[in-house]
Amino acid sequence: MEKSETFLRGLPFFSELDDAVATPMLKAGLERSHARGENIFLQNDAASRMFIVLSGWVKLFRQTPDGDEAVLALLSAGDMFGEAAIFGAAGYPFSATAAEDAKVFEIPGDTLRTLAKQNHDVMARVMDSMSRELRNLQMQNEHLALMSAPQRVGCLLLQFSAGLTGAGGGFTLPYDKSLAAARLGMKPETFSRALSQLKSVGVSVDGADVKIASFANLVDYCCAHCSALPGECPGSRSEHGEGTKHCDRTATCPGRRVIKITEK
Amino acid sequence: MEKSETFLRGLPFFSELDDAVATPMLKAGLERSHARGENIFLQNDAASRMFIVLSGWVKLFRQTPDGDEAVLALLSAGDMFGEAAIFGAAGYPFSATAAEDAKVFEIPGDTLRTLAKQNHDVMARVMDSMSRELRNLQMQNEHLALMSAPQRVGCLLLQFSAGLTGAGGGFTLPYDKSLAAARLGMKPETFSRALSQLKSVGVSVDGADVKIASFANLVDYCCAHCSALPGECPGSRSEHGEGTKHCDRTATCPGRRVIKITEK
DNA sequence: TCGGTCCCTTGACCAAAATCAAGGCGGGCG
DNA sequence: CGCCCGCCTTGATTTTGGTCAAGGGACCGA
Repeated sequence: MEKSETFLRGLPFFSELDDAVATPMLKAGLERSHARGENIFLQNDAASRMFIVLSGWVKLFRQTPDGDEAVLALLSAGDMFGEAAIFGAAGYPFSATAAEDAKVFEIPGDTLRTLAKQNHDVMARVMDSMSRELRNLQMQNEHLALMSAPQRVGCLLLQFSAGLTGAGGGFTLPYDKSLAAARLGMKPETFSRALSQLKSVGVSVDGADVKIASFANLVDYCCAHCSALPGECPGSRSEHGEGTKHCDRTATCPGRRVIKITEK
Repeated sequence: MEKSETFLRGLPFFSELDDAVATPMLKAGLERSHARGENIFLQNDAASRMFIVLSGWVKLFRQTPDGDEAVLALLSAGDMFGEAAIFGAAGYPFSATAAEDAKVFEIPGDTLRTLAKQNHDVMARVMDSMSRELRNLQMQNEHLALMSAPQRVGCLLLQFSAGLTGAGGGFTLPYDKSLAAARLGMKPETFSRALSQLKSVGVSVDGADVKIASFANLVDYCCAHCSALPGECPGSRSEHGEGTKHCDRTATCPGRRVIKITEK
């Protein structure tokens, strides 16, 4: 068993499937490398395959007739994409390219459809993934509509630092700042300026290295404007103890969960 | 068979299901009326039911700790919601309220899950609906990120006029302007001003009555900044002949479909 | 009929982000 | 080594949309 197969079997998608289904799916699949900037597929292409990122970064985006592009997601190891298009009617609703050198695992749509018909769990896993995507897009919409540029940047930084423990910490940005800017729906200049504005809440930046003095401070700055609960927020860290919680605003926001809506 | 059952059976969701499945689903369901402003469920509620709008308008939205709200969708007769949450792990990722007096049909999650396990088609129909929702959210994201306020408003008007034939036409806004504004991620004042800016492309407004002199003009104004193809754009009208196409930019946009991406 | 409320519009002003333009830094390559 | 190119930053300016405030008009209930 090669190492990427081990990796794939460890993902929630496969680990909860019977070997009887998982094995043929992995057998039918194909590993492929893409250099930075290479296209994996284009918007409106016939949806023939589902993908799982093995390494690197993949950008999903839509491009308008006049050349602008909207970045829908940046995916890294373990993320799945294209599965909705396999089960929907039309082609891929977005283009995919390697944002950094990337390896992806491709599973033919036919295989997936056939197995899904045989085994209810496959369908369930795919739906699970789609409902996660829905949630992410809904959050992204909310962010675009309600949060300022520095707040969105702060939120992204918290997501990057989700694995860190302690009251503060540092990490290195995994991809270009201009890409991050596009991902957040802003221009590179705005991203740059937003970063410097975050200095006042304890964020210091040197090149691609970011240091956050206090996660709690940054959470205060960003998360009051976002409706995500700890569970749905990728920047969340509710699993850790004291002073290390992102977006766990049950504490900081008394009104949390008790959504008051004027009846009538 | 009451009239709402007839209506439901006519929807794509039911019409493509066996009676053996459709009938118990309709039997298990329940029709309920909600007055304008009434909540149907709140964000984070346990996802116990799936809904189909029978009449009126339903608003799906997310509310932040500091009181702002982001409108994810406004749904009318035939639209489905809450189905993703039934099959996902967590609660509803948004709140739902009646934006205008509304009747909805509720199907218990248990029923849905049970039938979906028995019949593969049920699952397929749900996935179909989810992939449509994904596409809509992706488009909404793109619009928020790339289009100006007047362009977004123009796009909405085109969607409302999707049923109209001819080179131009008029219609009445189905819900409040301030609601439309929220749906588009802008303030009521901005919406109002955007409408008046659209005068220059042949849109005239009197109260809730809107007249569009030339759909083609409005399409030119809006659709160049949107990546939707006729099929995915609700404002599209590719099924009609000459001069009545919305968003069918295969004609107006030569670069259409030929997405040029600099390799490397 | 008279208020009153809600929704919408308009104007003046302000803040945020895009745009335009210039320059710096670093990495890769000749 | 030195040059060039891509990426990032910074400054000046413009544009866009948000904010605040005032007023009009339709609808509703007393």
